[in-house]
Amino acid sequence: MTTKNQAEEKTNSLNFIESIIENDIKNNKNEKRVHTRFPPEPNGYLHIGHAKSICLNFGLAKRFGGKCNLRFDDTNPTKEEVEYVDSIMEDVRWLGFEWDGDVHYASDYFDQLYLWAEKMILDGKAYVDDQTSEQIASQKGTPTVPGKESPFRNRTPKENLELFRKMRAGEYKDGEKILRAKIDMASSNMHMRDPIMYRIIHKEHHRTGNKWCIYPMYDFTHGQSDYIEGITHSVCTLEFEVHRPLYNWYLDQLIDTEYRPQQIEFARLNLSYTVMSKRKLLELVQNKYVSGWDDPRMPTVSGMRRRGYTPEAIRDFADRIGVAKRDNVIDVSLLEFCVREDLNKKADRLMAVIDPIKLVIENYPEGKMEMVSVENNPEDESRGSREMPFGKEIFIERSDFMEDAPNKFFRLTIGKEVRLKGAYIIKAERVIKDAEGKITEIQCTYDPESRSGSGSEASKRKVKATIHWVEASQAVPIVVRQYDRLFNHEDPGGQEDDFKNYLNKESLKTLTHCLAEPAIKNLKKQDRVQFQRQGYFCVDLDSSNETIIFNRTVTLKDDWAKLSSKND
RNA sequence: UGACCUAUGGUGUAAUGGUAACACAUCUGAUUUUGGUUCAGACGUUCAAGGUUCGAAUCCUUGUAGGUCAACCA
Repeated sequence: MTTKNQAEEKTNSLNFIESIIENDIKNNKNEKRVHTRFPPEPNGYLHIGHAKSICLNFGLAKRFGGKCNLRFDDTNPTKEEVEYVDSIMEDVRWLGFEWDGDVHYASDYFDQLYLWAEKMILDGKAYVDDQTSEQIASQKGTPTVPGKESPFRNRTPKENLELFRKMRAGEYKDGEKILRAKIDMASSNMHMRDPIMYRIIHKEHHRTGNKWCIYPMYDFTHGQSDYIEGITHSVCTLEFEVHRPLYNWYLDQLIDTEYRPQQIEFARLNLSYTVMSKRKLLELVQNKYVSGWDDPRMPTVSGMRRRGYTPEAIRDFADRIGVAKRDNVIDVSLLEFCVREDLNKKADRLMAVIDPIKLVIENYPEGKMEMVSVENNPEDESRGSREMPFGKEIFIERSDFMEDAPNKFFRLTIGKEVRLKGAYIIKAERVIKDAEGKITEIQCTYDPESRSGSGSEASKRKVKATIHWVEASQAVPIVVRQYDRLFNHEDPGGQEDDFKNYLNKESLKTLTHCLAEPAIKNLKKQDRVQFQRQGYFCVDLDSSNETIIFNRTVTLKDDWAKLSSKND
């Protein structure tokens, strides 16, 4: 019912970009074509904000029966690397999208772009400027004060062409000359004050090698690249809004077809308790605050993948947050909700004790061992069940026992009963402590008639709680990495002081004395499971045959934790 | 003291001149061999002031608040 309504709502209510496209189709714009593109610069790893953009662009194409390109915006060889190209392609595919045709590169269009630059020179729309970047900046004015024209602004087309060709031929050093568009130094839009089209960079490019020593700027590249690829709707984030007049201006100078790509801007994603800027993420990596771009605490696609998030959950998240033009901060709990919802259906249950305490069942026969049957996923019967060994000595979670328990504590305490999931009902009789008073062992009795699924009266008895456990002799040691939010401030990047001051020092706890049931050995790297009553975990890449390492993807919702922390 | 953009519950997003709704979060309760899941319910919203209109979140005016723009970055 709910899902049906949601599905209906989805088809009926459009976001503002979908409305524009629907309207364009109605008006036969571009022969009703819809062609989008995802245009990352290969200078860093993709993060959840890019995932929003990817879902948007590929989603738009899918919804309107169009196409979506992947295009690398690689116009600056000083920042870009193949490593990033590869990781971006992997991430896009992992998220579940396939681009139309081959991968595109802005650098594929360098020849055409160069020709267009010469055309603009010939048309008197562009000129070579000999000034330093400082001089040019000083003439630029401010948003409220108009700029001054360059002394080189009125060179003849012939002279400009000659100089530009020399720039290309490598006759000048970096920064010695640049090519500028001749627009309006008094424009209220700073981007229209004779923007730079080409600069000299003597650096090998990851695709074009040493063919070029001049490289086009973003503004002189993006719209034309869209045009060349037949893009109809060029979706980007809000900070490019002021670039739109320039985007259109270049196209006006260079083409006169009816077809024209249209730039549309939307608000980028902000997530609470993390940072999203490439610069800040890079800083975390370079200064080793995290283990790398794919550290499970990072909001990067590779980090989330390693953490155990699913592409389905991320796509669902992107759907739920919507698309609009106002600044937003999405509560990270929505992302966590999407992950739990997906994993609840998919992840098999397993028992693992993170902080074990020994429990001995006094009246259980010495040396006896039996197998009990446990369902793999109560949400999905088809996942079947498995056998778990049970015996006289087991381990349970230290937090599942309390000597002086408050009323609201439903778990094990002296004189009270709990059920061991899939096995028997036990009653705590006494504890053994060490010299410091720390409990080292809990001694219990069990009700032999209460075995799960035996059908006996005793097996149907209601007890306050059911807890997880592992049999001592066959327990498998595992390592668990408990991840928490990387920052302890909702908006670490928006504060006056350094965002690193808000790093959560407890964002990673590595626990090395955990124990799991034998079935844990069947898991492969990256497999996702639910550790009963605790959370979702996945097998980390660092695992070996000797040591299985688990990353905590997300905890289960925990009303008891909420309750007990409130009483503190 | 410029141009452009934005303003709906705690957080997001709908409502396209006609009953302000959906999700997350929060809080109750029921169910439960996971204090999970599921189910039922509660809480709480149109930045302000004028105007147009039978009727305004929506249109107009004027404010206010927030954001973006002054890289040979994208």
